[in-house]
Amino acid sequence: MFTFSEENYLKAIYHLERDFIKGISTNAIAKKLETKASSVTDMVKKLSEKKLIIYKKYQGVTLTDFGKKTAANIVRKHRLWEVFLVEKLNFSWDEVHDVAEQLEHIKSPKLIQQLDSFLGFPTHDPHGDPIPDKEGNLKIIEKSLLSTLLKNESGICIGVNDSSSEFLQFLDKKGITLGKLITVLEKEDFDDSLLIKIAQQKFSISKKIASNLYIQKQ
Amino acid sequence: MFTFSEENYLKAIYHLERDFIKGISTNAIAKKLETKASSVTDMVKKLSEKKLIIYKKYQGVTLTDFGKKTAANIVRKHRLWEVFLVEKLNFSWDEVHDVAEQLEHIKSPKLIQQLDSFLGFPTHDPHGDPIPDKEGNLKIIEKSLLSTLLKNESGICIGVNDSSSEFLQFLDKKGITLGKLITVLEKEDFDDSLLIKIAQQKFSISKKIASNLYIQKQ
DNA sequence: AATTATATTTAGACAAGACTAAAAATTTAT
DNA sequence: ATAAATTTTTAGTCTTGTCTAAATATAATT
Ligand SMILES: [Mn+2]
Ligand SMILES: [Mn+2]
Ligand SMILES: [Mn+2]
Ligand SMILES: [Mn+2]
Repeated sequence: MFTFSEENYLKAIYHLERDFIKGISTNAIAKKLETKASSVTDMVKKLSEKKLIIYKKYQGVTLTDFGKKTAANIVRKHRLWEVFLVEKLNFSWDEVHDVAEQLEHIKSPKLIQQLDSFLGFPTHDPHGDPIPDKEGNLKIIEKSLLSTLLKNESGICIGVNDSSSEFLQFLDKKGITLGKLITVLEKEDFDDSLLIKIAQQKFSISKKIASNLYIQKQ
Repeated sequence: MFTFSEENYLKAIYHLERDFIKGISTNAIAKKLETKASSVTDMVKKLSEKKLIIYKKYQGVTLTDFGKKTAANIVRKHRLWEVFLVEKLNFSWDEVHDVAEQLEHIKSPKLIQQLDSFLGFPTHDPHGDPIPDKEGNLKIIEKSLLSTLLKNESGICIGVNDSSSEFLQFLDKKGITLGKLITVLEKEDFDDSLLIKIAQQKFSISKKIASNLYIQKQ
């Protein structure tokens, strides 16, 4: 078993590898965890000794298969707990992340197995992110940023790129929730804003919003 | 907010105060937490500075009102989680304690409030122990050890004194569960064993068993 | 009341995880 | 190819929580 801190580093590296392939830099990890590079160097040595990552000085780190599986399991727990909080305890999707950051460290295989079953074996969390299975595999769904859609294209809203409270609350206010159909009516060349239609409503959204929403094209 | 370790010390003192009134000794705490007396002395100074306990050298410690409320809240969380695990996730009553020891440290008032509501505002945990309310108060139920019942007296089984897995599994095996009516048919002077009747079954149990079962006399 | 035994505290050390400041390696720019 | 800028590592310190061994206080015996 690993400490909370070790688990948080693993998870950070796991997420960074999804975004930028291999050789995650010390600074990237430090930035993600809001800590100092020197602290990262220390921890990275520890994780390396435990065979969770490959680390060579000045070369960045890469998760081993063992590390990847361990990290995926933490992400699995995080996302299952997020589903629980929304589905069973009436949390809104912008309130769950911080609590899940704590719950993801609870050690009990039976707990997660039973929670998974209790929730009906969900495949995605409240933000549309896939939940890794017991082996750590996750099925990747074809998705596009709303900002890449062309005029008159449409698709289902299936996830968010930014899951900060502010952004999620903004989406709530606009009535943009997962599962809804969005159609691009106009693209404005000047500022890349979009005029969209969603559930009979028409309004325009900025490029920044559009590049934080994932769409499954129809 | 307090660290896991601080919370564990608080909880230990809280439980010890239920058993032996005031002035909890360093050694008693050390024994309960399976740690060394010198570690207790260190922590006790910290808790005292934080106004959670009253501590005078060589005099033992006593919870302040603040400390009592804080400790009761941890116990509240522990017991609510135990109910959740048994009622919703199909854990048996001998499997929940260790997981609850972890879950009790999750910090989120909303989580506990919603969990309480989700569970239907339970008043007792799976072992028959009362769940403190938000203010830390718990209603004490009149209860007697089965070993104190006289011949031909009977009552409802409402709790356990020892909640180790071994004991709980033994009770399961014998069909002794909370809510069942138990009648004392015979008391054996020689070894203080009891012949009891429970749900049409008659069998004898040792003094040790009888002094770890709480009964509500009828 | 003095002695012995027990309980408690102090002193000093250690591991984990973090930080600052300085040194070394690597990358970028000239 | 050198110099400058950036990244990464090292060295040393700090806090939390633990431990052992030694010192001191309290309690129990004779
Ligand atoms: Mn999250
Ligand atoms: Mn999520
Ligand atoms: Mn328990
Ligand atoms: Mn219990």
